[in-house]
Amino acid sequence: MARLAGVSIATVSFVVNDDPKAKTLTQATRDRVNEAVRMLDYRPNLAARGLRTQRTHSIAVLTDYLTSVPWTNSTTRGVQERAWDRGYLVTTIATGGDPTLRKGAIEMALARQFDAVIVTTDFTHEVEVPAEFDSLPVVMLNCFSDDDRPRVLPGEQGGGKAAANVLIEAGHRRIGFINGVRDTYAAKERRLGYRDALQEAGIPYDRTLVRTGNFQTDGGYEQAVALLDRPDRPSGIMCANDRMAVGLYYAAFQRGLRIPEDLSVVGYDNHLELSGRAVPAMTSVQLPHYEMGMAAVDMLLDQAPDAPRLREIACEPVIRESVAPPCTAGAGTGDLTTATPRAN
Amino acid sequence: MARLAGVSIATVSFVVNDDPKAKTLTQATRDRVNEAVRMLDYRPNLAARGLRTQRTHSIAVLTDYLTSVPWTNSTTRGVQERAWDRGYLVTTIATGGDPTLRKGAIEMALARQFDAVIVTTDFTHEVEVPAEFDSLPVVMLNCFSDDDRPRVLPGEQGGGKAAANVLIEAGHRRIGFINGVRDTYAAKERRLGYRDALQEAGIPYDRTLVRTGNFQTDGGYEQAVALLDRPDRPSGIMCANDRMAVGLYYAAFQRGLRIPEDLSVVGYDNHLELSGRAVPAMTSVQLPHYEMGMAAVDMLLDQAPDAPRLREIACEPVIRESVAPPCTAGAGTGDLTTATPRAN
DNA sequence: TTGTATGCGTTATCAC
DNA sequence: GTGATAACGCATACAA
Repeated sequence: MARLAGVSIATVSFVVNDDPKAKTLTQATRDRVNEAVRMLDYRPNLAARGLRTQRTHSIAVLTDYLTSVPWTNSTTRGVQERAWDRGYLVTTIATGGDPTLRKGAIEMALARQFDAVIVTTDFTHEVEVPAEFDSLPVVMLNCFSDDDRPRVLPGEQGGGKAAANVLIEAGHRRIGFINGVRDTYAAKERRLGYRDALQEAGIPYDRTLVRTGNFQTDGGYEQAVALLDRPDRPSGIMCANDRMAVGLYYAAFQRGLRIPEDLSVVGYDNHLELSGRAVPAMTSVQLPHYEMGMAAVDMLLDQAPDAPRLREIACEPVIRESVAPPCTAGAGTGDLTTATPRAN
Repeated sequence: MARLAGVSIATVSFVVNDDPKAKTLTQATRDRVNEAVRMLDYRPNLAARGLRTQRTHSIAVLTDYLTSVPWTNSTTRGVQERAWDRGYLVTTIATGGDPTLRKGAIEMALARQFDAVIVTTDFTHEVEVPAEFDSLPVVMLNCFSDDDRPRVLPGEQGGGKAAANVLIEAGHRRIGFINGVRDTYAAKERRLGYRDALQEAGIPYDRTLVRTGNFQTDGGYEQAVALLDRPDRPSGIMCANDRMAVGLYYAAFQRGLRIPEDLSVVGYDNHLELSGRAVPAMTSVQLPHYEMGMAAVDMLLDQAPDAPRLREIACEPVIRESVAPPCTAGAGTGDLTTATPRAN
């Protein structure tokens, strides 16, 4: 060991941890230790340390599916980076929804002496947290439990409102909404936001303008058709996700409607492969996956008894080229209330 | 401890590990131990065990970027599932390309006593493996080092050949190729495959039919224009990725060419959001990310001294609707050599 | 058939 | 100012 090399003893512990007691050491011995450390390129064995201190400085992320949704990575990145900054290592365990695997994952997490657990999901929904975790700090990331555990969620209502406001501020008054599947957290909240925005702008809520899609391109297309083929079609439409907005693009093009001249469109999710690359590039609302990941770690590590048990992170619109002022009967209005541009 | 509870001693160790020596125990004592285990819901402390046995049964995955490329997740999933099956837990460490972070990640990995390391990247390229890892088994996943470490790679040459063969088997003889950026592993290998396929089919290699794109939609569009505006335009075109193939779709539509009636298209990557949802759905080549992940774990854990140091996993085409027999001068040929359908 | 003792690499409590 | 030494929770060689 380094002890033999440096000809000293567990003084090593003081200096490698720069313990307050290390201050009481001769500069000489400290140097001697550091030298030895470098010579043997010694690294403290964190397993042993964990055994002794009962803190492993590692946290587990329990997720059901590791799907192909691209933003899973943003979440993970947020969690890892913040954890890293705070001296923690994170291990992601995907259970694939299989109950057996899930059971195994839980055993594993417990046996491995993680200090804390983050439970997370691809899309916001309720999740049952196994009782075995009651001994550990847990925070829910993008999901929630029925027993009010600490959780971080996207501010979907605000996001829905922001999406509608992009259109309202561009001058639109007849605004359609193609929503996602009905009993989804996202769909419910986004609709509330849409309603709020209209209300604040003094625009009456017309329920025939809000349609229920399926979060897929084809459903977006179908609902778009229903909206666009009305004699009094809306001048702007927001969709509850980018995939449906792509369906809306198809339907619009098919009818010879130009975006944004004849129809303004706002998507949701800021799915770069879609909204970012659409022609014209689509204004969309960004879910704060990265920030949510960081917030979850902070919440986990700072868990004060009286801290708020819910942290909502705002969803901000990213402005591209799919929104313009409405053209009242053929010609543009020349209205300059376009929303301000923004980095993508 | 469980020992006190069961009124026995380190016999516990035998039964929880079902050691051969556990066979020599009375059924009674074994029952007693198991009972106690259940009562206290005891779990062996894996950190302590690792300390004792010098094997933590955990492997680290070192990756540079956790980008938004959707298939990162497939790779991770392959690694995790196979590792899990073999009793290992995997921790992914993303360094984000930052050298400082990278250095820290290496220290971390070493200090945490991982048994082995997988180094991986988003797209196939050479990577420098830090000397610190020389003490650990390492396998390269989707990347390679200059010192011939064990590695698993996608069979890109075979993939390129397969893509070209889809067109050849449909009856095409003039086949364009929009390749990706030139000095990329993927671009080089795929072109070789393209060349092989033509050669075997006895089709002369026409260098003016192979164009260098940039792996992006716009580049695909540009090169497609160059190919489609020739008087002797090819009847089928393969692209080195799906994004460029989308650009090709645009260019074709713009010229009133129908896919697949007037032009057959084959993509690459099987990027579901693109090839899977294009209209018409695009035939593409699937990279075996999931299988590669599993193979990497196997290679790591079975490392025999004389084992092959390279494992290539085949890239298979997934057939959709973008390929048909060429129409010779206006009308279809009626040729029935269409490739067989396949699950997506 | 079962119990005892020792060490894995740390940290922490005391002596010196 | 610094060095012994006892845990932490386990595995294992050896004694009983």
